Amino acid sequence: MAKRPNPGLQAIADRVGVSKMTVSRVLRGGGGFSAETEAKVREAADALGYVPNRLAAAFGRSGTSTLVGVCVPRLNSALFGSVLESLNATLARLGYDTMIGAHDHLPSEEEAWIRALAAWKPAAVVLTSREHSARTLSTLRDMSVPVLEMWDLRTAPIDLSVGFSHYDNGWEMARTIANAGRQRIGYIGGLAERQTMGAVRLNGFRKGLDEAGLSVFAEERLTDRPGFYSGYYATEMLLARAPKLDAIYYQDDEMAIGGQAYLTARGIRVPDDIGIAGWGGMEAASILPRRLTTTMVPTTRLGKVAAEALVSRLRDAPVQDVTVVQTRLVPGSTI
Amino acid sequence: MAKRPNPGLQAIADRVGVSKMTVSRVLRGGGGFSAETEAKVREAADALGYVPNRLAAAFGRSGTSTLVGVCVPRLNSALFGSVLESLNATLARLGYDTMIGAHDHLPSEEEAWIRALAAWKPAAVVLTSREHSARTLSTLRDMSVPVLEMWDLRTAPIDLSVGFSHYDNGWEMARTIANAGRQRIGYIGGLAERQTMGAVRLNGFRKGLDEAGLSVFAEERLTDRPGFYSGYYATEMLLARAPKLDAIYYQDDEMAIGGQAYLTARGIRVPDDIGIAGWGGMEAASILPRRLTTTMVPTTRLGKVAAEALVSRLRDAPVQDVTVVQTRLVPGSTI
DNA sequence: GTGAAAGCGCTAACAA
DNA sequence: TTGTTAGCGCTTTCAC
Repeated sequence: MAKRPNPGLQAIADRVGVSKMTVSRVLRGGGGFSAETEAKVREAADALGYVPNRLAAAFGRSGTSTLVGVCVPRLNSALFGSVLESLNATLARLGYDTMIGAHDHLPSEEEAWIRALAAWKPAAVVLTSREHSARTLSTLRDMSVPVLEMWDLRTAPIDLSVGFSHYDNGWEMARTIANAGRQRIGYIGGLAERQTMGAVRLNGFRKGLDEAGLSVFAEERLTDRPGFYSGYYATEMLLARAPKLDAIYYQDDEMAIGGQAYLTARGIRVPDDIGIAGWGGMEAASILPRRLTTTMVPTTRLGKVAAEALVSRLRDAPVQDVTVVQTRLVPGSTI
Repeated sequence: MAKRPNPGLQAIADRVGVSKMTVSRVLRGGGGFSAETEAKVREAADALGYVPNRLAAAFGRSGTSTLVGVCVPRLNSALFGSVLESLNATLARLGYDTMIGAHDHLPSEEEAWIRALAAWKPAAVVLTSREHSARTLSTLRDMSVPVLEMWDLRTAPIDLSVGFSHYDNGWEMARTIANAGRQRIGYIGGLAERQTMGAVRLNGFRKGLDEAGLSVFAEERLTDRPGFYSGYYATEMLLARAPKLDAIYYQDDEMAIGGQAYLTARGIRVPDDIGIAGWGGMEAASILPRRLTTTMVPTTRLGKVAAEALVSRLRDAPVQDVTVVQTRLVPGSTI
């Protein structure tokens, strides 16, 4: 078959005997052509192995781009991985392509990424960070495309927001732990020097304890990343300083699982001697001897809802500016 | 400040009093301009807040694109997440942008993704699948850009290959388990109906056992995905059928950790009553009571090496077609 | 229902 | 060292 490597609209037009404008209309499915023409064009496109050139389309007149930029803290995170998986799958199903970035909880990284992204004139942007730099905001303004802030809920989003309140998550867990009669309560978290949502949950947690007449008795905030092993040794360090703790709230389930492993190794019983609670509802917790007290985060739904909201906005369909995706505190039996 | 939202080369050229061609040359840093001109152009670009239009650049003449397409099995995988994190970070540092896709071990998904990608005329493509469909291969040919196959090592890659031999990983673990004197050896894996690398490791494993005069005594190959909990219940199911097993090789560490949890819950001692081995070298294993016998996969290095190899190829620098990234069998103490 | 013409911002090729 | 010209493939606008 003597086909050129990259047949364009013109190639199809020539074959069918119409103008490339007609071919363009058919292929985008707007209307304004006869059924007969459509059939012939589609057949020719198939036969020629036509691949649309999105570069040209997006370049010519912006607004026709199907490119969405998504920036998450890290690409190797259990929770964000799920969100991204679902977000990307949904966007792909709806005809959009995803360009990614990672900011590692550093506003400066997000800023650098978004400037690189802007060069591609994307149709929309999805962000997950706690704070944006002034320059990030100004670049976003200049881009003038839909922006979706995900993960933490914004009451006054740049444009759209899908998520839940991390503050409330922390508050709610504080009440649960306090109601269980725990008195000397510790906190363990990681990445203390970055702008993480864990810190927001801690604020809510403090507030919740405060309302119950309690406070965080001791805390271990590592500069290391949250993870299984950091949960393990942070528990060791915290208990060395504050042996009489009767509960620990962890930044996430991985840390809590690591903590559980330490406690088990030391013969400290959960929840008899000490209660533990995590956050995230991660799969790893499914194998603990007792069901972990934690907050389930519906990562898959979050990604899907975010993608759908964004696409609705792109198609000028009605959308809520702020969409809450409910988390659920699972009582478990470790508190 | 009365600046247009999107100043182009012409805006800079006007401000400096040169032609936009000169501006283009300066900004791409090739050479062919005076130091004085360069300074003025850079200053003007800064002042105007110039954002290059990569769409236009890539569109005009392909070959100037900085877009790299990367397709992994899933975006929410501990191992691939790390690879992607490192790959993306390295590409970003070298000035490339990443468009992602997920194929979920389905050649048809990879095919659909690559056709969508082709529309963006990327500079290069990174693949991680075990098999490509005929149409995927033909699309790749038409794209005529560098292709890097990652994860599993290809002896005859389409273009470049970076990775290690999953087959050898399985073989090596078989020898280790056999040498430890284990006789009745089981295997547990997931996603049995998909084209995963786990199946390749199993083939190597069988071969290794065979060479030691052994074979897989019993196996549990789930249709479910590998994970902590599937490892837990697969172990239960397998031992119900074959109670006398004295070792189990798991598709990955998460399954092995789940298995360990089941064994602990049943009072079955590791490695006294039964030995276990995993694969991947995942962080979660760090909290097990004994160091897990497993194969460490250097995910971060893999991503970095892959990105660098690809960029070398893009810059017409010399590169090896096939680069081995060594895995390491960690004996541990669970076998 | 269909076509012709203009132009998006950039870069390769060639000219000065 | 710098400038001019042409054109990438598509979509919008306007005409028929």
